[in-house]
Amino acid sequence: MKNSEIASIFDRMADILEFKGELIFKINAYRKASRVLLEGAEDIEILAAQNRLGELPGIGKAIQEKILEYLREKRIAKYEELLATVPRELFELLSIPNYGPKTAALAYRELGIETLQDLKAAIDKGSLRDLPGMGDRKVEKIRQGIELRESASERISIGIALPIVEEVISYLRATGGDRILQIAPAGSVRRFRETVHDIDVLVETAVSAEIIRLFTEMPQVTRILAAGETKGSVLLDDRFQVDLRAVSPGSFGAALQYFTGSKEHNVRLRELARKKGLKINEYGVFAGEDKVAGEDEEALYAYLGMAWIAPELREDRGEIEAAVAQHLPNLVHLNELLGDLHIHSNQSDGHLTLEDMAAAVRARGYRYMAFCDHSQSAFYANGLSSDRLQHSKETIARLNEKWDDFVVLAGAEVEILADGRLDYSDEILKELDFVVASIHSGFKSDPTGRTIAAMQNPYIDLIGHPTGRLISRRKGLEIDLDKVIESAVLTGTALEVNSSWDRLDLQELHIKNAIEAGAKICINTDAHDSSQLDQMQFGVATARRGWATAKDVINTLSLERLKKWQKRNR
DNA sequence: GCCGTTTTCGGCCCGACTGTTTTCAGTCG
Repeated sequence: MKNSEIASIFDRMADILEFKGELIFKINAYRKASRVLLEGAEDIEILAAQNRLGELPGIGKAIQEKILEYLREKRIAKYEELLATVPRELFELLSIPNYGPKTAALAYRELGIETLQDLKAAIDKGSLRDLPGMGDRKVEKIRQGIELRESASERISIGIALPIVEEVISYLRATGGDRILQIAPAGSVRRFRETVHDIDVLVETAVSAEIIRLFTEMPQVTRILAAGETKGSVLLDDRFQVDLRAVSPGSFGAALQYFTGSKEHNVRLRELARKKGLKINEYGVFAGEDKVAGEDEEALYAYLGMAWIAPELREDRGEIEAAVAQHLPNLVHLNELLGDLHIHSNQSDGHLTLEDMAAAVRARGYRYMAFCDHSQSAFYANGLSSDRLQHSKETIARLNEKWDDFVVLAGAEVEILADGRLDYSDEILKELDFVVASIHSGFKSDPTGRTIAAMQNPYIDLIGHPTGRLISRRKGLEIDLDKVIESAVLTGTALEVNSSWDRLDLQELHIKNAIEAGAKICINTDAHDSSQLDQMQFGVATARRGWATAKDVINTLSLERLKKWQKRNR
């Protein structure tokens, strides 16, 4: 799909226009167009061929022409023209905190700063300091910005961010005592985005300055980025940026709504409020001078005539319209999952015995689980030969005699081999209770065709981590998910939402597409140790971000109904 | 540059913090 290519050009055009001091609304138009292209499920080439570009919100005449130009000529003349008039490393420069478009333009005009190297040299020489409106402190901020960009530029995975936010909250609760009336995560952490840029916490207190001070004095703080009356921003361990906002009693709901975002969701919400003659800010909903809502989120949304929207949905992807129409999906909840269908033991590369791991899963309150250890070709993971698989099955059969409230399914995570075959014969597969098929090698050799071939095997119930991406390390397969989803629907094979916070694969937008197409998903931990069973919350949150309800998720089924589902699709 | 049960022209979300300022611009979220 060309969507992301064009989206990134529009984003860069917005950056350039901002650098050149264009009207902010024009800039925002390009940014919005970029987002619509990136998040729209539909292939821009297909839309263009059907003459339907104008149906996309925020895509007007001028932008349509640029899209068509790109599809025709693989370039956009206007973009290239603009590019020639700005610093060579403009986009890198603009990514430096505290070095925005205005400053970059001034430094380019007066000092000819085109690159990061130029900028560093101008700081060292003192020439940046001599520019109008500059002072020692501003230059120091920019210097720190460069440092920050070079050390802490990576986005933080939700699995790292959540424990940090919990630590900050418990620290503030402990030190702030009853001065803290309410405290909660906000921002992208509360929305459970797969990665976050910084970590937001919101506190309700009558003594905000005191709480901000406690916050900036936390032992893990290595740098204070800002500290005012109601807002503090720090760097923890030189890596994680945490922002604390403090609000006075009565405004917590409005502030929580506001600081949870997303920005796009909030913009839409405020537009909607304006049309009703209301104003929303972080202190409440106002009709003229009168505050009409603000203490809690539910009341705020209700006052705007809409249902409360789960934070995971707040991305302006249709949730506002759905909330107004009272048609929000009833999102799947962690406690609706009755089983975890992708678990490893020390028979392959897990850490616990079958018995200990099964006991740990049962202790989480599940009704069933499936051991899906690796298959024979997965040497790196101590994959099971057919003899060892048979041995595992016998152990599992004995385990099942122990419990009458919990069933252990004997399964496998069978390799989809590089040549497209599966790593166990059909004779072996058909004797298993649940089979996941996954790609762990041969990433380049036709992953789409191999995945589809695996789905056509009647004994494959689930495709494990379909794209193979690792959030912090690997981009993932070049796989045509539209085709995979289509085949999943045809063959009745489920697609995994792998809860491991480094995978979260399928991703939220793929989940939404899959569900809309009628495919089923299965949320699993892929746990190799008992502690990893906790990661289910990330998979559930990701599924919720993909608008999944319980009926879309096969492991919300009772075991009996799960077996019926399998039988129908085998 | 986009968009319209207030509008085809005139709007376009809102506020905190910082630093360099005699009243505000730039940056950020």
